[in-house]
Formats: sequence, C-alpha cells, structure tokens
Amino acid sequence: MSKAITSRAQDYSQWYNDLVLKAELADYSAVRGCMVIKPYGFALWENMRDALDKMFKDTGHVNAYFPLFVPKSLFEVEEKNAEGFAKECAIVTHYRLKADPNQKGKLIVDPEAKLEEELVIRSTSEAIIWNTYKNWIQSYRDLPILVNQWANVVRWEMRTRLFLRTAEFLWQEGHTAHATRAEAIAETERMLDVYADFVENWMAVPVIKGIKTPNERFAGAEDTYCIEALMQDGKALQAGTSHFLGQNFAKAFDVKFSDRENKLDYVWATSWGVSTRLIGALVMAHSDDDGLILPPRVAPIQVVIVPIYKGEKQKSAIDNKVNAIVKELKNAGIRVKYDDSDQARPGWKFAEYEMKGVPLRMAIGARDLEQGVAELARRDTKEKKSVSLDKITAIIPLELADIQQQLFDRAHTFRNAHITPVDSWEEFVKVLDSKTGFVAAHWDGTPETEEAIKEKTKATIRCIPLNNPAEIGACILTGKPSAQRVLFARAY
RNA sequence: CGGGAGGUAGUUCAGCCCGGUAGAAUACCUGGUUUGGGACCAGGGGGUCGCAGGUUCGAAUCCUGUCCUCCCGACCA
Repeated sequence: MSKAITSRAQDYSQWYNDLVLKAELADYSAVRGCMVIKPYGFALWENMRDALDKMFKDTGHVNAYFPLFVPKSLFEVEEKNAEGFAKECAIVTHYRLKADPNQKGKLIVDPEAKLEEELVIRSTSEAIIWNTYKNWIQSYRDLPILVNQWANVVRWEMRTRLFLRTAEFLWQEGHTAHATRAEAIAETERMLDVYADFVENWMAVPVIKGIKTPNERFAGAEDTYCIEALMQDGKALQAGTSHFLGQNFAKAFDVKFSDRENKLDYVWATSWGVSTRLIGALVMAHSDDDGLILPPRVAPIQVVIVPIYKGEKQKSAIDNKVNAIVKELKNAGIRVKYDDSDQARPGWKFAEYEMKGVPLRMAIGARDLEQGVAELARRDTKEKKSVSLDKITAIIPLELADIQQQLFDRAHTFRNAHITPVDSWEEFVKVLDSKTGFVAAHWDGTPETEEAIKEKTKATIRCIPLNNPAEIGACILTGKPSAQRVLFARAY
C-alpha cells in the first residue's frame, strides 16, 4: 500500500479512482467494464442493502427473484423500453462450447448449439416481470402487487468507471401493480421518499427530489421521479429513480384485471431502483485527500481501537481494559474492531483506517491506562480528544451520531451554496464553468431547447424539483416564456 | 466506438529509441531491536516483461494481432 492518493485539487477523477482502489472497495477485473467488489466494499453495500431492504419491507413490499435471461421476443414487447435499451444489451446466442478441432486445449462456440431464440441479459426486468404478472393478476383482489428483487443487471457501457458506470452492477428493482392511477402515482412518490430518506439519513447525502424531463425520462415510463445529489466537484449524480409506468407495460403485456363492478381494465404500474452507484455517490460526497470518510450508519467498521504498547505486559493490561469496552460496545450494537495485530505499528494503522474511512478511532497506551483515559479521533474533522475510560462507551454512540449529523450538514451546506439562480445566458455558462453545481434557470419547456443547451454546455436538466414554486420568466436560451425554474448541472 | 497514454516483482516505476544473462524503491520472508502518526539493522525469496504470433543466432526492446486499464470525445433510459 503506497502512502498517498492523488489530491482532489490535482485531479478529481484520479483521486476517485485511487480512493476506491486504496480503500479496497473494489478492483478492476479481467472482464472489460466489470469490477470486483472487494470484501470491504461489499460490507458497505450489505449495510446499505440491509437498511433499504428493511425500509421496503416496512412499506409492505416482499422480495422475489426473476430470471437473468429475457427472451428477445419478450424484451421487445414494450417498444419504447426495448428501443431505449437496445444499444446496450448483451445477448446470449449459443448454449454450448466444444473443443477446437484446430487448436488443442482451446474451445470454440459450437455452431450446432445456436439458440432458437436469442436471450437478452436483463438490463432491467420489466419485460420478464410483466409477462409473469399477467399470470398473477385476474381481479382487483390480486392487487396491489408490491414486489422487489435484488439482482445484477448488465448494460454494455462504452466508457466505464468504478461503481459509477460498469457493464454489470448490483441493484434492487421494485415492480408494483395497482388498480388505479392514483394509487400507482402514490406508490411512485412513496418510494421516492423512501430513497430520499435512506440517502439523506443513512448516507448523509442531501438530495433534491424532482421529476425528469421527457428527454431524461425512463423509456416506457409516463413520469420518472428522481433524487439528485451533488458531488464535491460540483457535478450532479442521479442517486435513485422511481417511475410511474402508467398502463404502458400492462397494455404491452395484456395485463388486465376485473374491478369491483366486474369491468376489465389495464393494471397501473411502477418501478423503482437504486444501485451500487450509490457507493460512488457516498465516496464523492464526503471523502478527502486522506481517503474515504464514511457515515457511521453505513460504515462496516464504526470504531477501531488501536493499542499502543511496549512489551507483552503493557499489551495484556491494555487487552484487559479494551476487551471489556469492546464487549460493551458490541452489546450496544456498535460495529467495533480491536486491531491488536502486531504486524503493523500504530502510525501505520492510523493511516490505514483513515484511508478506509472508519468514523472513530480510539487509541490507548500505557500512559492513558495510568490516567484512565483514551484518545478518541474523529475521521471527519481529524479532531482528537482525551476521554475518560469510565465514560467512553457512553460517549462513543454520541460521537457517532454527531459525525453522522455533521457529515450531512456539511454536504447540505455545500449543496445549498451550489444552487445558483441565473437569468442570462452569459451567467449560465459562467456559473457552470467556474462555480459549478446546480443552476436554477428558466427553460421554455421544449426538448429541442434542452438538447441545444446540452450541446453547448454539456449541462442537462437534472430535474424539475417537486413543489417547485411557480415563477414567470424567460428561457435562458430562447427567451421564450417559462413558468418555473428548473435545475441544470453537468452530471455523472 | 474514434483519438491519446499505459501494461515489466504484491505495488509504484526505470530499462525499450540503439536487440546480447531483468533492475530500483517499497511490500513480503527470517532474526534482532522497536511501538503515542505509515520504525530500524542484517540476511533472504520473488518477474516465461499483459497475451498470441512473426523477424532474428538471440526479443522486455523491432513488426503484426489481440486483451485489460486510464484520459479526452461520441454514447449513457
């Protein structure tokens, strides 16, 4: 492990890559565009997944699992959705290899084993799920269906980045079916709230809830709701989406139900998802030039304890005291690690756990023991203080809660300071280039203008915020009338 | 997918132009001294130079192909 990562000021992209690798969140693999999530990174994902999963269950959802493969004929049933994804689909065409007659020890695709129908590897599961729901739904009594699945999906991206965009990634996708339009919209909004709640309160990343413009909308949806977060370099990142699918999929897959009056109608649908991309958001929202900074609620290790000693005698005295503290903290539900390995010296451990973003470090040596204290160091502020051993197990949960809150506050202050209202094109370009962040500007509401702005500035409309105040103005580009400001930004 | 850069010890890199027994730092192993911010001394092990072909008496080095990564662009519901 080398001693430093590229600084953010020097090269933000390189900083991010260095950090993900050196904090051991992930590794590159032999497969183009696919990464290995390492145990530490996966532990982080498990914490996020478990918290989300509980929130889904608490809102009445159940988990299920659908196939990885989607027959091409099913995939293409909902045309808009199929077209939207067509360019990035991986396809299975054969089901067997055989020994290469010309090269010993090599295998070739067996031309005899061509599939009658190609299988598309899911880029999302609407098709296979709605094909299944058709069989599950006859009457309003079968509704709503509130199913979620944790799965991998494949989107053949041309340009990839660890966690932010990879060819294969892990996510959850919720797919619900409802009897009424209003109920489906309520579900779409409810799950957006769940996402916002999770990202803000667990990941300590503030988000803006909004609706996508038609250009940015999920193919096959009537409305796409999103939560948008802001990274430290001033670029926006879509952290989650919730789609109101209307009756598009029900009509495409012919999913009808009888209502109370025995009238047949198409089912109303939603789908919603967040992915391992959230880990990228987490890294870029909080971390610094010394490494990762993790919010306590999702950190794999919340407290690390490092002993400082000379000789076995001191070590066992420290062990004695620390073991009791560890036990007490574990009983309080705190994820604590006592790193008493003699393989590395304290200074090395300090740097290592800072790189890995452990929120709190407790260092304890013979001198501390004599005085009945230990040193507590916060990862977020680098602040150190001496704490009485009698009080330390009471103080640690309070410190963790404070770190969680301060990380959010810091990100929130930064985010709010980077929402800039502008009223002229010159200002618009200037803010995007220098200050960065979200730019609140008037837009004439046409896809053409949105596209033109994107071509000129690389900024896209991230969302139209929910509860956006009405305000009469003139479009930043065309000068045509506009009824509200929308949020532009350059985005990941 | 287009342009550029790169792949040599676990890691970071030198060597390549101009072909001739594969190097450094760090990490690792052994022993000892150490331990309050990435310790020190001594000794030691480790690389078919991304992979596959070709040229050559001889290839890390030259040529061709291919795979993976990074940067810029196109693309990204």
